[in-house]
Amino acid sequence: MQLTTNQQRVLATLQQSSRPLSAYKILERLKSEGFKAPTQIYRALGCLAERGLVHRLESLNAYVRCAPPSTEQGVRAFAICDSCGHVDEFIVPSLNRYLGTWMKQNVFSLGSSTIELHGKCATCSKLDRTSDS
Amino acid sequence: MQLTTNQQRVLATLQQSSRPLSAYKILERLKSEGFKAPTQIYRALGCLAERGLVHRLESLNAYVRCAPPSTEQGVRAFAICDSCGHVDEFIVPSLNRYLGTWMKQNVFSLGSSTIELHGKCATCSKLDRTSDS
DNA sequence: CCCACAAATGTTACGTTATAACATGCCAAA
DNA sequence: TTTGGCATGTTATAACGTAACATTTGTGGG
Ligand SMILES: [Zn+2]
Ligand SMILES: [Zn+2]
Ligand SMILES: [Zn+2]
Ligand SMILES: [Zn+2]
Repeated sequence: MQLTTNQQRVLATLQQSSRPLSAYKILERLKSEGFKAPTQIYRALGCLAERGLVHRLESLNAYVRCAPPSTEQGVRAFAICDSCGHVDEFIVPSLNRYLGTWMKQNVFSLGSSTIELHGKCATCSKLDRTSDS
Repeated sequence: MQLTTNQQRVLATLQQSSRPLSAYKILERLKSEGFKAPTQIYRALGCLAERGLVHRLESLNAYVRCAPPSTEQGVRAFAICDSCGHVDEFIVPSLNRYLGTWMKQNVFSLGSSTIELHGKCATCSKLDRTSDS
């Protein structure tokens, strides 16, 4: 199925942003295009998330455009820079294996997983070091 | 430092619960003991979390009593049963090893991490199978 | 004992995030 | 053209979280 106009606009807004946006931030940016209520944003985000085009970052209550979905199999993870907001989405193949071991020992049938790493990206770490005394 | 009365009551409430509780759920249960406003709960939760006695589950906006802190070193993870709410806290010994490829290619100085797995616990999986047609 | 100070607690108000419920408009099949 | 679906719009409210300031409590020095 094609994306609706609203979904396209929400997706474009996320695409253009260098950092995750909360639903209300997206709303602000789309007020000028006629959006008025959070429902409209949440509805679009819901559909986009179902299709894997955006992800919700639980630890930020915010949303990001999916990085070009790789063909790799594994668990999705996000590395989030707390300084600049940059998010790096990647797949952890072997974590799957490790968690697999844990799940066998503990009988747990896995649905979805949330893996969000907070820290500093390379750029921000460098800035820190150069501004050190 | 000793826990204050409020902290003890919040901790006890979490301890007695078989599933994670939101701050407002805790408040409800403690209304009878004189608690009136969310601030009181959040303050207690803040202190308890600093000491590692409770954890916040980002994907649920809820809090759990820390499982007896093991001596193991590593990153904390949670397996959450979406049916019964049971939470199993465990340690991923060396996350770095599993993030291997990504870590090598990406400089990222890790601060805190959120790992929350959703699915079904052993008990609930069994129930499913016995109630199958 | 009494004051001064700090820490904990109480109270009110507000900000942010998310959903429920119902109304309206749009398009395509019968 | 009617009708049924689904996307959209609109209003209201629920759920989660914090800021700011008042009050109490407990402790050590005078
Ligand atoms: Zn993705
Ligand atoms: Zn950065
Ligand atoms: Zn713990
Ligand atoms: Zn269960």
